[in-house]
Amino acid sequence: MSVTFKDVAKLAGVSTQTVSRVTNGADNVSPETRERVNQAISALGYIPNKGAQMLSRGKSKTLGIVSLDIALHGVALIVNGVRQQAHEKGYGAALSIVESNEFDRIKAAIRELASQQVDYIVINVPLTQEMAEQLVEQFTALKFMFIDVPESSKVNYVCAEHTQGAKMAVQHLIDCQRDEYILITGPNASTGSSLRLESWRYELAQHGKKIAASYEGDWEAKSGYLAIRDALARKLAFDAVLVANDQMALGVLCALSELGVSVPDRVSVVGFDNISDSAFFTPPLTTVEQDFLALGQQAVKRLLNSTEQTPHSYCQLILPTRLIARSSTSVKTKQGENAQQILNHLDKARALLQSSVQSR
Amino acid sequence: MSVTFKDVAKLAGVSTQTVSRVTNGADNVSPETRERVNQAISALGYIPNKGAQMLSRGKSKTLGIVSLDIALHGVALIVNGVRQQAHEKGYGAALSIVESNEFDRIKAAIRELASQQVDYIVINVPLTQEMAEQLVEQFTALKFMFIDVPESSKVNYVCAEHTQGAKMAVQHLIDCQRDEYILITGPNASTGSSLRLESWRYELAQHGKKIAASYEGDWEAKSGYLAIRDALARKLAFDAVLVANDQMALGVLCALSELGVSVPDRVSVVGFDNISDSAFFTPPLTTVEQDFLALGQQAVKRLLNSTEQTPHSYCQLILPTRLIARSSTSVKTKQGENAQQILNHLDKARALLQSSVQSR
DNA sequence: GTTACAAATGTTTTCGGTAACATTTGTGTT
DNA sequence: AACACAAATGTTACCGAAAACATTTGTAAC
Repeated sequence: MSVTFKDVAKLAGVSTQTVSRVTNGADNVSPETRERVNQAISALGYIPNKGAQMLSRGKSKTLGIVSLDIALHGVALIVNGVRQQAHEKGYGAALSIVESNEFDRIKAAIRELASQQVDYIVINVPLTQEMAEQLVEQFTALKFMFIDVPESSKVNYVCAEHTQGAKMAVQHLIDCQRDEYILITGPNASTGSSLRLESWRYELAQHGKKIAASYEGDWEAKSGYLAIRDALARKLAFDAVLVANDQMALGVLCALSELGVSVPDRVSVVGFDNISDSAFFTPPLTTVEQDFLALGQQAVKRLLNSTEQTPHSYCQLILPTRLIARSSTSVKTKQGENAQQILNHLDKARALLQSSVQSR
Repeated sequence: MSVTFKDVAKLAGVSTQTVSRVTNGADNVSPETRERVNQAISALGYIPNKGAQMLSRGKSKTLGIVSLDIALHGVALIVNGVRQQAHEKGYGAALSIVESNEFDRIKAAIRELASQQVDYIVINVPLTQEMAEQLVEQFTALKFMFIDVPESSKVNYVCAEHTQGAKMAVQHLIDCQRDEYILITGPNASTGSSLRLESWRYELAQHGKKIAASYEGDWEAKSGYLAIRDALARKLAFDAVLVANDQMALGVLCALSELGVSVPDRVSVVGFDNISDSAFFTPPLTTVEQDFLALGQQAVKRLLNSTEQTPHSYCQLILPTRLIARSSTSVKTKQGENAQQILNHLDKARALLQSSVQSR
């Protein structure tokens, strides 16, 4: 059927073991033999059989990723980070996607990866602390790294600084003299979203600010849009919106703009993530940056390092977030001058148009 | 080390072959034996070794995907479609990502997948016709399906109706009485982008319309933004922008809005893709929809079917695109009333705000 | 010219599962 | 009772590569 060592060996006039030595870069092969074997390999178009390699080597130099749907931008970036770092360390990456964080699905995905003899597993799915610990106990042959999982002293994890990031968002809005807040979270199952919500609530309470309403979204722009439409239909009073990601914030901006509510003046909006699009929203979105790529990279780096460390010491890394202030937030000005402001803005824009343009 | 058939067989008091029969669901095993084996399997936490299975079975029931970076939204959706359909047909999916469409990288990726004994390969990377045909010739043991590759009678492919979609976009702008166009494409290497550009040019020429400028973007919002900043800085005259994807169109909208150019009145903008966000841009974006998910699904469906067909008949499927008209395009009104329009809009919006809100 | 030893290469066994073939057991038929 | 035959189970060989071990060859040392 396919070309194997035997064929290569026959053509090169050597034993299969010599072929193996060449492909694995052993040093005890004479240059001429090596050359002859390499020629035979390319002449026949030999491709190694990974199954056979796995079987005889026992290990696969592969890292498994269990992840949510990669259609979510942040998730895709994390997976990219993981793949990239794995590749850098000489590991392959096998990806298994689960549609929900149902425990059985996740276990099945892990088994699937384990059957491919992966040495390490990165879990990029929101899990409870208990679930994470249980997985580590059940699959003792595997080394785990969890991304964005609640703190636990018994598992490896890397996590973004959700709490601190959410706090900065609130602090910023308070600095903008905002008093009445609408909160829009991601799905409740998401750890990151929960942490942000908790932090928003705590900080707002600390400052005695009012929460006009709280909505659960699905990370998509539409859910942000619908939340604000609802809030406006119910004539809720609010002058600030805290949103758990940038895409939902886009929906928020759209709903506010449609109904003539000026942003940032009457209502200020803060997102989360700082996706590349958010600088180009109307108005450009104030948001909290988190580095998804680094999250994935660090997960792998720490996971591979963890082997070298003393046993029963776990990696617990928290990556920083930072506030990116743009035009969707501002200190309140007096009411009723929106129209004038727009005209002013327009004049200014026209002036700008005349002058030269500096790059962003 | 790990639990194997031998361990299970010993615990269950049967031969390894019987264990194999149970795991493969053979019918000639007595219920009691089956039960005993299954208990042993779960008691020991047995996980099959895929490498060994591949080796002895010769085939892997796995489908390989060679794809561009999944951080691009459309790409991620295609990959999702492929995975989902593969899974439905009982196939696993192995993903190999290439950063560029450099031929050697792609070949390496295919070899990587071939070493995992995949039976089929879906190529989701823009290739020339020659490259595609060469791959099919070189890797005769594999069955290929190409996504978004130029027409060729010698390979399987599925493709979106780029040409027709681009034509509809132009037609729509012409209906809006637009005369001077700016074009913003994706990277030249992209087949889809090239087809759209070609179609735009052809259709505009057909109608005797002027192309004020043409820019090559990178699919990101920023490149659309910079293109328009440049066009305005150079004081180019234009009243329509054709953009090769929605994200770059976002950048276009942002640049126009910043400089006080009214959309859709003074300049109308049409995107491509209809990503879920585009309905929430300011203004909501007129765009050409393509169904990425279906593209991936059909690729797999046709690929698996192709085996059953007569040899040397190739699948050539083109999926429809359709125009989604939103508010970023309109027939021109008289100049000079922008400010008044905005005030009108504002009043209307305030009125809306008072009344009840209907859902989108 | 032996001996000692390293470099180059070959032979055998193994990994874990499955296909092909072999054997045992039980049942119905004549 | 002897036979045919199917169901249930066991035995052996094999997939492709690599580790462990074995052999040959060449060369330096005495």
